[in-house]
Amino acid sequence: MTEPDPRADPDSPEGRGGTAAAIPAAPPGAGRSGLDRRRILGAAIEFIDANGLNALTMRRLGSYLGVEAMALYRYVPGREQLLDGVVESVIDELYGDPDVHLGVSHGWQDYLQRLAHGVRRIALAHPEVFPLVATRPPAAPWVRPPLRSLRWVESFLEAMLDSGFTEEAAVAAYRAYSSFLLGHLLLEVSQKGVKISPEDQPEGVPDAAESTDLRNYPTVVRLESLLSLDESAAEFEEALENLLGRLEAVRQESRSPRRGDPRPS
Amino acid sequence: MTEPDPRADPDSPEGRGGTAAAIPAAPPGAGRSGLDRRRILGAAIEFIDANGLNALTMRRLGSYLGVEAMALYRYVPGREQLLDGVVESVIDELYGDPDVHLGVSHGWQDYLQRLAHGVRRIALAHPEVFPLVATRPPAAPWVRPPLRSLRWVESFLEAMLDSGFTEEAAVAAYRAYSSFLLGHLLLEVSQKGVKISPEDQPEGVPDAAESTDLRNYPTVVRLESLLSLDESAAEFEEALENLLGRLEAVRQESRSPRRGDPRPS
DNA sequence: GCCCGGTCGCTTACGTTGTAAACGGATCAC
DNA sequence: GTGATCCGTTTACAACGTAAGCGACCGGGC
Repeated sequence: MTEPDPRADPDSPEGRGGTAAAIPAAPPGAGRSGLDRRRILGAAIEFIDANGLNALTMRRLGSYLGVEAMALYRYVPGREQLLDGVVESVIDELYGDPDVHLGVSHGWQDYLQRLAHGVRRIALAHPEVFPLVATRPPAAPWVRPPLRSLRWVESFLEAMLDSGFTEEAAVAAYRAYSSFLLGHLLLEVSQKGVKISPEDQPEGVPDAAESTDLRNYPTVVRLESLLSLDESAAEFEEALENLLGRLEAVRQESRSPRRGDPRPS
Repeated sequence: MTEPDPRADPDSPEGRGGTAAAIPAAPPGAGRSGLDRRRILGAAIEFIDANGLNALTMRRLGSYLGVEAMALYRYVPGREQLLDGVVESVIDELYGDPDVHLGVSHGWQDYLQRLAHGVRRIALAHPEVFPLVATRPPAAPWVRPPLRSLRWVESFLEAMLDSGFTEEAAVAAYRAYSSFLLGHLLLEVSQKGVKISPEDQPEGVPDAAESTDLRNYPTVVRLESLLSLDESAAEFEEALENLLGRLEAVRQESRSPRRGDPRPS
């Protein structure tokens, strides 16, 4: 299908050696028997990736694991908590990503950049799961999507503080960063499932009645090809760089509250 | 409860005369009998706002309207499409907002600012509905959340083109703008339902076992008050202004494509 | 050896969900 | 009057999440 294009998106699943492989989930032919929470969550992720979130029911997930639905309840309190576990598992893949570090070693910008791409890799690897990451209610105001893990929040804030951000600036940075990631990635994955060409309409009228009448939206029609173009990778990069620049300005400013530096960054 | 604070958030429901009132939905005491698509969608919105999305079932919505569940199917093909209709209705409130204009009259920055605040007002007025706006799959790549209406896309693009943006820049602006809105507003509404203080735990251990152990996250604990602070309005404003500034730079640059930028991206 | 408490998946059962299909009573045109 | 049309109800069914109890295994103490 898609052979490794040198211009390929480095965060797309095809562009790497697989999805960070933090959750092998099930050694494919082996270990058939042992049910267990990790195996269930892994199977749930696979199932959602393959069939969509709506298709996931306890019964179907059970039979996907070769087991009756009720067996799952030994390891998971219920469906809601299973979804919580799925979200947690997916985010936990970050820990297995060799390109993302918990500590800041090459500067905070490097840290944020690696983290952002790590999250983006996860979002692209699990496009059907990611909206779940985005919409599950957070346990507390500071555990917000898409990071969703106190450990990452802690790591983020420490990195900022260690790099000269004030506490206020670090918190503001955290919020700006989460919003940016969430917005971009949610839109990017939601765009992935969209068909542009009608593809195959089984029968019926040959070509008319294509969704709604586009006659009243000439600009949309004229720019259709531009609008349909997928520039996600470049736009992500640009917005991320802009955000980092903005944060650097905030950092500089907050370090020398009196008088200013005429040349920020 | 909350009396009109002069520093109040101008987009919050309390800060205005009510939610743009584009959908009276049901003249409260009158017109009991006539069922009708608009009335159903209005009731669904009220119901979700009051009881949350999960609580909405066809049967419950029916009895909320004083009718059996199956009666709804005369006006709505099914539950999924009902939710689509809800999203559409909520976004349609923008048309009734006197502060938001379809055409650009005082410059594109004014246009974008009014539009952004209009959408934010909607999000805050319907915090339980907004995640739905964000996650329903778009019909086409160019109809993306949270605008979700070809008419707004058309209006947006026209505004940009009329203001000197090239086609590419207009499309890029549209994408950056949607991402920004979606990310900020989704996080803002998701934060609204979060309890900070334990509030009332019915019984049990007096104070321990508060969710997870916070002992390993000293920075989070130390910054808890900052993290819990709700600065959404100011942050929204700041990020919006930053975005507008960025777009202006793009616009300037794209007008004089040859010569010019000493700083290639 | 045997027994025995524990673990684990299965079976059965119940209330709720979305929705197809048929039904009946108004209301209307003629 | 008389049929057609509208519109809410009734009935029915498969699928859902999950509570409760069952039985087949298991490793350790006597």
